[in-house]
Amino acid sequence: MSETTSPAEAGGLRYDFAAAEPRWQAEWDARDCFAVPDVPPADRPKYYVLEMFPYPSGQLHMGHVRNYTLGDVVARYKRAQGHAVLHPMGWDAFGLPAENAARERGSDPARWTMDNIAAMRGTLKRLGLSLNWDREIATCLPDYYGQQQTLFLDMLQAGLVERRDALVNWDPVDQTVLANEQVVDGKGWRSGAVVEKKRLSQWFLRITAFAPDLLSALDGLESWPERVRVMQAHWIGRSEGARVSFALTAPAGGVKSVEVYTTRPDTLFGMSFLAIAAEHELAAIVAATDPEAAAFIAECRSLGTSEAAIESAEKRGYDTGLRVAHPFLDGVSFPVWIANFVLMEYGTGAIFGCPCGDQRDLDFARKYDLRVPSVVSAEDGPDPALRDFPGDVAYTGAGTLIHSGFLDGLSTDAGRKAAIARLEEIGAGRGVVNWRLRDWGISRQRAWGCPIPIIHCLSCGAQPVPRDQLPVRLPDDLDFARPGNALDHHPTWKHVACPRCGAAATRETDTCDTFVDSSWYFARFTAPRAETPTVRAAADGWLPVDQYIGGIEHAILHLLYARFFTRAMRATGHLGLDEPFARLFTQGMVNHESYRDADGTWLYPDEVERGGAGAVRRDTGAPVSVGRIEKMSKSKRNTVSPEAIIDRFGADTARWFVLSDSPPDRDMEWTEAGVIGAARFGQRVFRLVSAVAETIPAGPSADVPAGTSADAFGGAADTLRRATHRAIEAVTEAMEGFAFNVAVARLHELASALSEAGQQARSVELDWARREAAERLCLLIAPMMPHLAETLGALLVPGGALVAQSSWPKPDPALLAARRVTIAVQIMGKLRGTIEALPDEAAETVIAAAEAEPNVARLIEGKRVVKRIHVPNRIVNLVIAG
RNA sequence: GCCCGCCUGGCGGAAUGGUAGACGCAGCGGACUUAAAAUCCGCAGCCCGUAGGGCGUGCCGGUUCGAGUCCGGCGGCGGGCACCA
Repeated sequence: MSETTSPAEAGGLRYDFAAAEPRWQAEWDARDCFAVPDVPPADRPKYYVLEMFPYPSGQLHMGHVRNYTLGDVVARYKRAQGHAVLHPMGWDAFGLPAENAARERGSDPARWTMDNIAAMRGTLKRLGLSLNWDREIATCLPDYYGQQQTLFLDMLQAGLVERRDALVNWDPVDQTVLANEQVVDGKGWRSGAVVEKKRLSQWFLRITAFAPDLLSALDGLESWPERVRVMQAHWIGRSEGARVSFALTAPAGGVKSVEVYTTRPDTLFGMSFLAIAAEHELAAIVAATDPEAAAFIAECRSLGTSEAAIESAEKRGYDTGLRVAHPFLDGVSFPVWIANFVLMEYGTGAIFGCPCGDQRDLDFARKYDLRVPSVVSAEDGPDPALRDFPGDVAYTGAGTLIHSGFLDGLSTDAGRKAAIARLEEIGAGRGVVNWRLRDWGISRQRAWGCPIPIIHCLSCGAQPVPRDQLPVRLPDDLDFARPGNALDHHPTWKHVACPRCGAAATRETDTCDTFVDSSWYFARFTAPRAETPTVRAAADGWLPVDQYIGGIEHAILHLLYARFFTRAMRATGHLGLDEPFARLFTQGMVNHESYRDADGTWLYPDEVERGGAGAVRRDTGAPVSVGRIEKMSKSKRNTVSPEAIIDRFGADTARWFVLSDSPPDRDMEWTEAGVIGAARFGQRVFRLVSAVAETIPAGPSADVPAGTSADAFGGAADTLRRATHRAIEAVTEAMEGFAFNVAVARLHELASALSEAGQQARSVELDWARREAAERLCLLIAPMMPHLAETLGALLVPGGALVAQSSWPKPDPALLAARRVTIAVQIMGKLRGTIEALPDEAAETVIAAAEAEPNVARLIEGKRVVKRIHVPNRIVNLVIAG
């Protein structure tokens, strides 16, 4: 022993994670532990676990660590349970950041992306995730997006793709279309230019064709979080109502009537006006001869669609002077307004205003002093005697119809049906179902995306690229120095011959929304190198994804698009099922305290020394104010780098910590103390198990030695065995329930039990029990701390099987019950004492013992016990009279 | 405004209608050490106290022998959606 032996080493072995972790990762690789064939093996049940694949920003963050650790625990657990586990990883690799980087520092987007992927792949590998790396895909590679182009053409052929004009947010400086969330206060988020509404020809995927099914199938997704299903249902937004045609009293520009959509045909007698959207065709007709109307329409358009604009915009309108006849009232007509709160995109772009039953209509009517007939009477509604509705709060509830002609006296529900029946009878309207969901516009004026495989010919129109010319590859010499779409102004790329007539034509230069890329990657993973989008045997074998894990932020769009794609791929023969994700788990965020300097500068956690009471700067000792605990973000600098944590503590510690304490679906707080606690536990397990490996020779493992029954053990050995088997049961149950924080707690308990047993006098039985406990502990922690588990497994049974290839332990039922049980004794439901009993002891015996318990006996002395409740092994409750 | 979720010690949290607070973090006490670190052991909801008792899972009420758990109402916090007719 040298004199430089560290105190830690002198005090016992110390687990060297930095050496062990890469070694086991290499070993798993060498033995191909996590590979599975394209078609799942028939001898085992399949299990497909998938985490949402990351965007290759360049750095893995703690949210990823949490997400992928959760998935890996499931993957390793299911593998140990005997499943063939598909657990792949890939990259959502198209998107704007690569173009921005190209603009800002002249990098090539492909190069930038692939470098980022390499860096992040490195971190993922350091985490020891049990991934099928040979199935890795990146959506920016032609292997992937070429197959996506095939899907696009198949959908086009199947009538699921359409080209049509649509209004988009146009940034005149960047010369690009912006998504709604990229428009801030009516201005482009990058350029700051005022965003214009522009009509462009766009490609649409007909998601609305599946709207009824996407809605009704939500009911079958029982293993999805309720709130995700609710959000999707609302997004799809089915409503029942009527289309009603209002005849103009005098035709305008050839238009004779205006059609509206309403969910309240029962309130037709409460009509006060008709309002159309600024983009409505009738508005354009009016504007042609009325400059004031034209000015109003222009004003509406300039308001934009940003949320801020909508929120602050008050209801405004312009009276066109036109009038429409009421369908039920002869000779009665109402004015036609252009109103800024009527949306062209929903329904028919026109409404009939019934101010008493709709807050927006009421606001509008009050502003312009229009009549407000009262047509619904209810207990909490307005006075039924009034013909004009009072106040500024509309009554939107159910009730009885009044002042409504043939509908008088009907309930609002019955009135709806009666009104529709009459409308249909007189040919003025019909009952319809309307949807809030709109078709999915996928065209993006960006170069770094999947090219849409279309060629535009002046004489033949939009032509699909012939299949044998796929993939339509992106050029590798894109120039991002100019604003606008680099694909569009590439010197040669778009110039091709029309596949039909051979004349000079141009390629579609729009690329797909990146949500398209992530809508089918889960299917591609089942046969990632195939020359077709999917291989049915592989897809049919592995799908659906048994467990999908990711952030709640994708509750609507990504998950809805993936559900749509699955149906569209079924319709085109690429898949054989409707629902891609059998179970969905949405994990919480990783939060951290934020810190600010005296002058308000945000500080990184590394720069701060955290004391009990407050915090100071590490370098200067100056006080630091501790801010809110919030989501890790670069701007607040409250981030912790996974690489740095793995360097300091190892992957197992990082994994263990993100699983401890907080349930996976809730937000967790990352703390230094928490990581250190996790590291300490790893070391503790290492000490405990290596002590067993050193002092107790290998031998018994799976079964109790011949001729020995569970009852052969007594004293400390029995206590430990029962603790071991109860832990197996409890950890298994926690794993099944996604309660990894509870699994962690049960493993702490098992470690404590093993530690306690190590302090008892040795015996053959106790040695045996300790070895059993150590071996089981090693298997039980393996999904969470796989490297440590392998290290311990090798110590316990040198030359034995890899823990990654070992089976999940099963508890011995005979050892699940305690030797003695503690039974609570209550009087009138209040705890008054406890007694010890044998498990499942007869009720009379237990009750007698309960009544004999000194404190209980004292309290029931002289009282009459009228009822005795006995819950076996748990409780006795005595009900006394008086 | 509408919809959804949550509310338990100093903190994260645990608990098939059956001893509320498992397990961990922080804290306190002790052992080991010249000392510290590491490690190990113990204490710990609040209040009064010797025994023992009272109060406690946001608040009010109900069902039950028994409620954190089930039901009704109220409050607070968080999230989603939002001129969707």
